[in-house]
Amino acid sequence: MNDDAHGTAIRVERPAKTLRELALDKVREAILNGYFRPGDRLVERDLCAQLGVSRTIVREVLRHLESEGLVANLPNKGPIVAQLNHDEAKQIYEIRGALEGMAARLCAEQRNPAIADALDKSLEDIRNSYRDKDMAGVLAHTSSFYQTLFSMVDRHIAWGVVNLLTVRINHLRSMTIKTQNRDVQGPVQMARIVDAIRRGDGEGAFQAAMEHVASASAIAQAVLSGRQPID
Amino acid sequence: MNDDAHGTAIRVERPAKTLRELALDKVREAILNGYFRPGDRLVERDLCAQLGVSRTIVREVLRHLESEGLVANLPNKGPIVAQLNHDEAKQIYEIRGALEGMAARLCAEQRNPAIADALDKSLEDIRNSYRDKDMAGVLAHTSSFYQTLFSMVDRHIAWGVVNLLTVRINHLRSMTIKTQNRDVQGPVQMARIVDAIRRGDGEGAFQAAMEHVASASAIAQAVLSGRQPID
DNA sequence: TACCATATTATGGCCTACCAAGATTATGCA
DNA sequence: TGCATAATCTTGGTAGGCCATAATATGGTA
Repeated sequence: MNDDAHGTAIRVERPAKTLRELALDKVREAILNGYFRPGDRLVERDLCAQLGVSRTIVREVLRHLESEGLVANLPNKGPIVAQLNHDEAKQIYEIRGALEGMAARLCAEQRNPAIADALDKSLEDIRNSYRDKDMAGVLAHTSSFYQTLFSMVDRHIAWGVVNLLTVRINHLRSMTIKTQNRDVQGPVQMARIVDAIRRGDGEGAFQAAMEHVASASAIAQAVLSGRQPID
Repeated sequence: MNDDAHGTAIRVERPAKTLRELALDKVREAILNGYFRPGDRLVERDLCAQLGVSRTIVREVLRHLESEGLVANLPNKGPIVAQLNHDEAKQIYEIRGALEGMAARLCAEQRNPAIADALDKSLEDIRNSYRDKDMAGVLAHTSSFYQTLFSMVDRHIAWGVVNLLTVRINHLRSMTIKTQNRDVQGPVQMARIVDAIRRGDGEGAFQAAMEHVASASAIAQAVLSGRQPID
């Protein structure tokens, strides 16, 4: 009478998120959406009150965010929201370039048409989101595009790394996609990746992925320099 | 009468490691050196007793190790020492290849003789450690070789990523270096990286770094497959 | 008034003790 | 023997307290 006897098709979605995970998501979200600004102190007891959880939880959450790079711990001062400078942002984009390029190359070498089809699907979603001015959708579908790139060749660890780094440049991402022409340029560059993959052109896919990240990085640097060609 | 008035030359070494950091190091070390084996349960209260610290600390440490990938948390069961399978090990080596290749290329393009000199220094240390059969030394100096590679071009984030991934394959590393001929092959391959860097040959440095990691990966796979050509 | 020494406060690091709920293992009875 | 119930183990989570240190306020004196 257990699940195994009947398969797991209707297995209930485990609502079993622990309180800690809930709190983690809340705080991370609060940092990402700017409720907590870079440099803000994150006082344990205040967070307890705001989240309605105990210090134990808050401390674990802060440690976790620290290892994600979203929170920095000053000795004898306590945790603050980490600030990202030009150079670190550049490094993160560079790493993404290397890993996404790698994944793109592997996808191309796989010679499996289903990969390009799946990517096209995400690309279409991105175009639609741009058309609807749904910027949250653009971000989500862009992530999903890259997730597909990695998961189609079973590179979940690299995807984890990229994902981890990406949260740290989240605010930059949401700015770059609002940039002049990015609604056209972005998808065009991504389409080049898909084309190369469909052709089985590993080197081309690698290059196209690198270029896409490089241009995002360039925009991010411009944004960080203050002269924001935005909106 | 403060330090600033007299410079910081005699500044006391800050012993200010928190208990949590100490405990973290202990447990990580215990996992790396095999005191805790993959699959072992890590019972909070047992760890409290063994470490002599409170649950607060132990919980934070376990969470931290979880985010490092050294510990896995089974729902409704609790934390165990993570086990690494073939495929994940392969993925980690692959990522290292991409990032170390990238760093090697950047070093070459820097055209700064000091870089190759520093790397040669580490290489010499590695050779000496091999000669003295000091395997811990080999590992340490190999790390330092790669750290130099990254830090010389100010890529501390990529270095962090590599470092994080490396702890997870630590036991494999200590096995690969004991492999037949690795005492010769390893340094030779690394010397090729240094040579390419000294020549300013970015592509060559990239390739040499990739090959070095690839051969380590191949050995690791052989080790994992049981047929260990060891010692 | 200027300055220094002494509270006070804020905060992180750390601890003990406790409870609830789910999983596992013993136990005891039919 | 087989099954239901109870005891136990362990994590998730809470409450509250202690101590050390750093920053800040306070107050008294030259």
